[in-house]
Amino acid sequence: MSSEMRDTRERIMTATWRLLEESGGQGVRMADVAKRAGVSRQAVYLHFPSRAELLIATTRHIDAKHDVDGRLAASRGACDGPGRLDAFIEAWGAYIPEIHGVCSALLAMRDTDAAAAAAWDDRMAALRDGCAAAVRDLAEEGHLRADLDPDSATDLLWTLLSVRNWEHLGRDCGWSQDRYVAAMKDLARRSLFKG
Amino acid sequence: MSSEMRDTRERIMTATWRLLEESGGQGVRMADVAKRAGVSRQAVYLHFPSRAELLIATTRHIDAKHDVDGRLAASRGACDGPGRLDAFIEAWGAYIPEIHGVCSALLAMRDTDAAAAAAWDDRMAALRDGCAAAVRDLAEEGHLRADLDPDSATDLLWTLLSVRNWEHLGRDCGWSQDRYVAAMKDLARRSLFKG
DNA sequence: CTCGCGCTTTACATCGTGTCAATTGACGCC
DNA sequence: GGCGTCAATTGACACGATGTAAAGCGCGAG
Repeated sequence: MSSEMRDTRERIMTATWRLLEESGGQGVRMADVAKRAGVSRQAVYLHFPSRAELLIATTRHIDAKHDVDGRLAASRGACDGPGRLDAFIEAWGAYIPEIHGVCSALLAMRDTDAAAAAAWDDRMAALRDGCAAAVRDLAEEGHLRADLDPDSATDLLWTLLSVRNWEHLGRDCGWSQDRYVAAMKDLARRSLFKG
Repeated sequence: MSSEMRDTRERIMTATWRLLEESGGQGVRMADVAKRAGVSRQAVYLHFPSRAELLIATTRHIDAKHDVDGRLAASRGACDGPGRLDAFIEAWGAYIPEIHGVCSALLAMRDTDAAAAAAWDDRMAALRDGCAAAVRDLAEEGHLRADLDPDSATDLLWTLLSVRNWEHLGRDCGWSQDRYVAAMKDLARRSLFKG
């Protein structure tokens, strides 16, 4: 039955996800995934041609389950530009912890695997789009610093919100999630706002 | 002769350095290093017990050649706190490109090799010390935001100046080195300064 | 009953790291 | 001049992870 097959495929992705979540994204081998999913190592290769593709598919799977696009888009519902920026940062900040394991594994492959690099860049391009939209709102309402063009402002916000910065503040500085979000909102305001 | 041996050791580290510089930190194998240094692969293991140790030693070697500590310390010569902060950011910013190849390789091993992780953390701790010193100067002269304790301010500055952010702005956003330094100075002022 | 198909099992190729042992060759010393 | 020392070479090999290949098993559908 085809649903059996889809079931196995999903079980493998879920196993990947959980394992990466538990390990923080490191040291998860194909054999580990297989064992956790309750299938043979070869069965994994029956559904995904390579480790990179497995990670990429898992990322998309999580995205779909969590409705990322919906959540990020919802952040655009706030009434004014500054409110939308805050909502965007909150939505993204809440999302990072959920995908961090897979992100971390994908990032580790970025250097060696072209497909992984492309998938990652694609993801980051989506985040940048969100940043650009937030910046555009600010600019339209006259909140953006006069000496900052929209592209530069987008680059800055994009950089501030990078997964690496979340890792650094959380893991290396020991900041809580709430503190991270609050700091990012504050930092974004200070670096982008007029006055 | 012992100087012969030191010579080989240095040649290996220099080869490592150059190769990592050229490749941006990826895809440099022990065999590549050996070939570039003009020795056999085994000779590399005669001088360095593992790839991680080779990278660590190479980092220290570059540090010594470039007198990092001296340059970072010299940034403390500026007359006032804000000037010292700027000088510190300039010194660090000028240093990153020179060590980036090795840093990148070391970072890639951070997840899998405990020694590499420790070496990296050590390096970053040194950077944090510099940040803390800059923040202390600001605080003493009353420039630091009142709602920001020195530790948090240090964490923020430390995060802003991370190698990952340099990579992101340079590689992913296409910013020039000068633009990076200027933006970091601006960002640091905006996020740490009173008023 | 038997065919198709998802999955298992076993075996193997590849690549990079790291280890081991035998050998070479230059240098200083008695 | 012979000798030991020691850096370096050579070639072989173990290991762990990814990925490939092929034969076989079990179960449901026709």
